[in-house]
Amino acid sequence: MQLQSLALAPAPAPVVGFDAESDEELKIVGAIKTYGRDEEVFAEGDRADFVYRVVSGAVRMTRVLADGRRQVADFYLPGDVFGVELGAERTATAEAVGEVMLVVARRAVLASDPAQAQKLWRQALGELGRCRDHLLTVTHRSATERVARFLLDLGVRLGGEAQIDLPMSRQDIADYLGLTIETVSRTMTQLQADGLVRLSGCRQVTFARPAALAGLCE
Amino acid sequence: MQLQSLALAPAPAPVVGFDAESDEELKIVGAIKTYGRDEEVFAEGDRADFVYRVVSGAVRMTRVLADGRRQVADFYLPGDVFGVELGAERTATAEAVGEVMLVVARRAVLASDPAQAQKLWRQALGELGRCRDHLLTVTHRSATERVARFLLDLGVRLGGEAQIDLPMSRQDIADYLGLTIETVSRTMTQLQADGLVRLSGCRQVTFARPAALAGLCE
DNA sequence: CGGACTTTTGAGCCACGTCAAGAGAAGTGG
DNA sequence: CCACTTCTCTTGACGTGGCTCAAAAGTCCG
Repeated sequence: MQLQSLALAPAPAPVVGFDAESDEELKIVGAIKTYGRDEEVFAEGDRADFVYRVVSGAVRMTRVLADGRRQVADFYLPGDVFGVELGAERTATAEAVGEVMLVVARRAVLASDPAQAQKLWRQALGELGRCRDHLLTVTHRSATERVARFLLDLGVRLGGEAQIDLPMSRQDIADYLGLTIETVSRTMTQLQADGLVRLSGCRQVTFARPAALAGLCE
Repeated sequence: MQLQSLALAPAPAPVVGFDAESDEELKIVGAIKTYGRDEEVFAEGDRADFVYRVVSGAVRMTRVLADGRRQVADFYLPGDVFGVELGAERTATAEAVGEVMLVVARRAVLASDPAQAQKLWRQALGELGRCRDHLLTVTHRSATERVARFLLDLGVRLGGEAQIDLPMSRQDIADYLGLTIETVSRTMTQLQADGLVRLSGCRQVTFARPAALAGLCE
């Protein structure tokens, strides 16, 4: 079964920016860089001179609270653009989840081209939409709903196959969903016990009954 | 005491958009419109042709889940601009919290002026930042922390006086903070019992010990 | 004053967090 | 290839913060 058909998000509204224009991707041409596991791409407070596109691997955007608790604001997967900021400074830290390959481009170069600038703008607004969806998920849903949603979303974003390799640890998932690592682990175990997914090693997830899994998300 | 000095958010980073430019506000010139309590300004799915600036009163942006639960994504107060969207359609509903006066402008008019368009862009990215902050607050903080933060933030945004009139109901606050109305109410009662705030009627809040209140937020 | 709505308060329960220990998995060096 | 360390994940037992259900008390307006 194609997972795509179970996508949680409604079909994207026709994008018309300011003047309705080609929907083609933001072109990022620049150097290829690679990062090792947990290596920082940039840190909160750095100058925000570059934007990035993920070629392979995954990147997490994190912020740390004063008391040490960590919030993973977002994961970026192959094809995703990240690093577009309002101000001159980074407001969050980006780290490689595993081995990552990125394309890097100067923000100024993109901004000088009006067409590209508009795509940057769309990118940012798209991110706002995702952030709001996530907010809704995290504030009003149970642990089971959150994990189910997360797995399905990841499945779609990674290509819609029935089996995915989680790039991130349980701790990353927990910090993203606003849960503890124990709750994430228990929930995954429960989903497997209910026959909704199969786990082969803790990083490989097979969607056994994707429709039922989607049903958990309302 | 000036509440401003206790602002939770770090001082806004120097804004340099694409080309560092004047930091003046987005100019919205257009018709003044007024809305009554709970009246819809626009609804999810509407065409997104206009942008708005709040003159007086307050507006809430809401989304409703399939099961009827409601998420208040944001409140807009006097001076705030809202209604900037990525797509052609509204992704959330905006309603007047009480009596509201708004300035309305066609989005197309703003967008045709590059300088204004850039301010629209900044506006959107600013909102993204707020959304992320809120996400962090809601996922990792206790009910007390959330309410304290909410009250202080509102205090600053409403002008930094030591006393504020809440424009919104307990239910609105609960839906914003991802809590129940009972928990919000109990928390406010507790804050009063602890001498951190004084409540005169349920809408009027006086910051009795703002520093202590800020202390609850880390 | 009366009715509708909002807020407060109370009692009980449950989902999730905390603390703790064990089981894999993965890397390291001999 | 195996011992050893280290890290991650799972599982269990228990406590608690916030949700649910229910009712009383305020508040607003006609």
